[in-house]
Amino acid sequence: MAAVDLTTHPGHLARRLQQAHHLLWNTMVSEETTSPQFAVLNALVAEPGLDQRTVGERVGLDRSTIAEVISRLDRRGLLGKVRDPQDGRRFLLRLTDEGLRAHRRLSMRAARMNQVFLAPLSADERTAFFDLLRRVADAAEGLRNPEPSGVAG
Amino acid sequence: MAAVDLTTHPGHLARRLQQAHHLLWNTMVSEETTSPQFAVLNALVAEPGLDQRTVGERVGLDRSTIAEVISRLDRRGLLGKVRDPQDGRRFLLRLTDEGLRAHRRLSMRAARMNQVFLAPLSADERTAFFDLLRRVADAAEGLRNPEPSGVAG
DNA sequence: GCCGGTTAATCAGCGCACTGAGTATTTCGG
DNA sequence: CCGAAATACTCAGTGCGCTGATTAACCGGC
Repeated sequence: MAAVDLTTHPGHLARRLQQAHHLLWNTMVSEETTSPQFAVLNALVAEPGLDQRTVGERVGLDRSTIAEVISRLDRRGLLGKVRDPQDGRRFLLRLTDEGLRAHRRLSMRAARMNQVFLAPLSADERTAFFDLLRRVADAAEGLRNPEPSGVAG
Repeated sequence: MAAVDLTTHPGHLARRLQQAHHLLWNTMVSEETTSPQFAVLNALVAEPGLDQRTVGERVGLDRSTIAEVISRLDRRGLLGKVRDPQDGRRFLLRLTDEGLRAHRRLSMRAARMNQVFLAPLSADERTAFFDLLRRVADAAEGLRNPEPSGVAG
């Protein structure tokens, strides 16, 4: 009766999109290294020596999740953790040679996968796709950390 | 060095979008009933008496996940499971009165939440947003179940 | 030097999401 | 009617993602 059309619910679409992506990633990129794990490798290629919390911030993962992801990458020898001598609470993270090789290999495969994933869209539509997703995600993330509401001091 | 820009990776954006949505759902719709749970309630409002597997198909969840979601809704008394007398393998699912009430309440709140979630987009952009997400998700899901490739059989 | 507040990381607990293996039931072929 | 294939569901195992509580380390004030 009063049932709703879920295809007009952005959350439902976002979940389906992510599931579809996960499946494609698994078949076209890697069965061992997941997309969030790749995001962490990528962050450490861009900025070696980051601590755990900051990596989480860069890739959008909370403290608990980033800890698990990093411990898996650590177990597999793709990165190394060392205590920050300046601050004993922190671990400084750095990719190993194998981690760097993995990142290179996965980057190329991920690029190919993205082509397949976005194949149904024209070039203009891809631009719009990125723009719309980014704007909605950014705005919703902004609701979480409300800026002091008054930059005009 | 060779680090990639994750904002051009649809999978990364999809994950961020879903996380942002989850957060907003939690604060604006319900802390007890998740968005996938609502999708199940909605499917059973539209088609009472479905079996577990078919519900999963409708909302896009695999056999294991749908089993857990349904068992939680069952424990909370929002739906009832009865063995299909015609086929002893199936459970027929039906919302309880409380399940129907929950669906009504959540529908209204979800509609309000969607307004907030999509606030950064104009009406035209929302249409484009839905269209682009649907097309990409549909296409990627299609890669999983390859149609017999030749309807003209 | 010590106290209190803050911060980085861990741990416990919940929920979503998948695969692969196993069980019970139905259905189809002989 | 019986055995084999198919089907619905369950269970074990892995991984992402969150919150709340805890622990260890830092940092400011006194």
